[in-house]
Amino acid sequence: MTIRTRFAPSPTGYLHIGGARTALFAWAYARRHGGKFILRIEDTDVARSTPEAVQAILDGMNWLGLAHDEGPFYQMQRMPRYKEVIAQMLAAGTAYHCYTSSEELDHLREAQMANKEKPRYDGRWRPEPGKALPAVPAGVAPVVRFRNPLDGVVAWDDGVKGCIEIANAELDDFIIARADGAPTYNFCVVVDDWDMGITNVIRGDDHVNNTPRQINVLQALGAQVPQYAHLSMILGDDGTKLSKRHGAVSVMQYDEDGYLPEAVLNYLARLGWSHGDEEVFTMEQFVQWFDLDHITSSAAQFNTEKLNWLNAHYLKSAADTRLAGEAAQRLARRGIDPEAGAPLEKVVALYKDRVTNLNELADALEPFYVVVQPSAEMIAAHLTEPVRAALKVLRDRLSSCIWEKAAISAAFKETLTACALKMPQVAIPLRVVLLGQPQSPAIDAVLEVLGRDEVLARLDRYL
RNA sequence: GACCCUAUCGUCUAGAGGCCUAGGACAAUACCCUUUCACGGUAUGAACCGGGGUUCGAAUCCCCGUGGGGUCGCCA
Repeated sequence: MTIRTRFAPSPTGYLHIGGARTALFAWAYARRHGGKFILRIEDTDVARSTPEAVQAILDGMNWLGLAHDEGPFYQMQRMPRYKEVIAQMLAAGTAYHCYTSSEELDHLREAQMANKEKPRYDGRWRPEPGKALPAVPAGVAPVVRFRNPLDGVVAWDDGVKGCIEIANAELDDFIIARADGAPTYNFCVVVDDWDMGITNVIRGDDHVNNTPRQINVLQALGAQVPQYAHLSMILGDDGTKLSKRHGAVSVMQYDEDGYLPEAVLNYLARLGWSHGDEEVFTMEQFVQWFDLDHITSSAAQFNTEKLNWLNAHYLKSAADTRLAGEAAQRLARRGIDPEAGAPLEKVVALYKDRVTNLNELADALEPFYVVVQPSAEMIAAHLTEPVRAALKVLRDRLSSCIWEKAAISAAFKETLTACALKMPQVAIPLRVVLLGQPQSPAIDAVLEVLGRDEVLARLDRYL
């Protein structure tokens, strides 16, 4: 049997980090076993689903490189099928009409809560042999409820959490079709997983309580029950639940913030899953190693610092050309065109092992392509008379030396000897003049990359 | 409140009864490297939630407590 997994987000918002990890694990499981990964959009909540959200999810998946083999399937396009199954269940007696209004249900819930009971439907419209049902009220459109078994337990061997057992007595007859005939989530999922031949349902922890209901429906339908695996949630950096207000940002925000997709993927893979001491690995390795046995069953706290470290790591090993392309885009957004200045790839090479993200890289690159304006205080503090004199000597030598690192370095050393100064005494003021800041990579490398004309021009502004 | 899940350094985790004086990584601290700042290297500190069992032996198994989380919709 080939493994078939699915990722089934509802398009009520962007793809956030928790959803991305769920998708990653479901994707990896299918890849690991040579199976298929299916994308399904659960858009039956018409009021909250938007096409923008669908696009945002697709964009997120695409950025991460989590390609699906089938779909995307849209539940709204499967309405006839759901209605067909509901009709079958009604005919078979595994579902029934219920005329209780929302208001009545609210009252029932309140009363149960006040009584410290678990709020649940009381089965008043559930047909039983020899039971007299209430009179059908006029003008009320009924909902359809699933006739859940009364006794026994529903048990499954969860891929992450192990054996879970829930008594049917805890479950009530949930609604599978609304008064307007629209099917509900717990029902659509079941029909879809069945029709799409899903063998392994890998989803968030918050669905554990839906699982017994879904299993019961599957069984009522005579369908094969898939294997379930429930991933525990991801907490925010501060250990509290992720919310729109903090942490639950779109994966595209990570792109915006200068993270590389492979860093995010590697980080996510390692959050809640492990392969011994492995920390840094490719997606190929991940797919090869991935298994349910090594998924942690408790919630994990997101740690931005570790993500930053991974991102810095991937930045260091990324190709200069790729990084130059990324940086150019970010510079362009700031209205900076690196075309006419120092060769971008060379500058990138100087900085890529010194930054944690692409925005920092762009920050570092910027002074190479704009007129830098160190503050008057900075100039006053660094450009003392002896330094100024030394820079003049240096300027003379630089104007005539061969323009490559070794020669530039030699010119520097000669200047130091001539002026009886130490390296930092000249290099730091020079950095301020050239780049507007006292720190930079090795000064000879910076000079080489910046180019003789530019170096002399920048120097002349202050000498 | 009921039901379900869960608990190892600050954080992510290794750990499937003896290999554990509990390992790795991020972060922290110190030192080294150095042409500044980084990078890098080396080193240090840092944890088995509590209580009972089971066993010759428990971080690992069981029970209770406590903490954390999830769910109880004509949302998904």
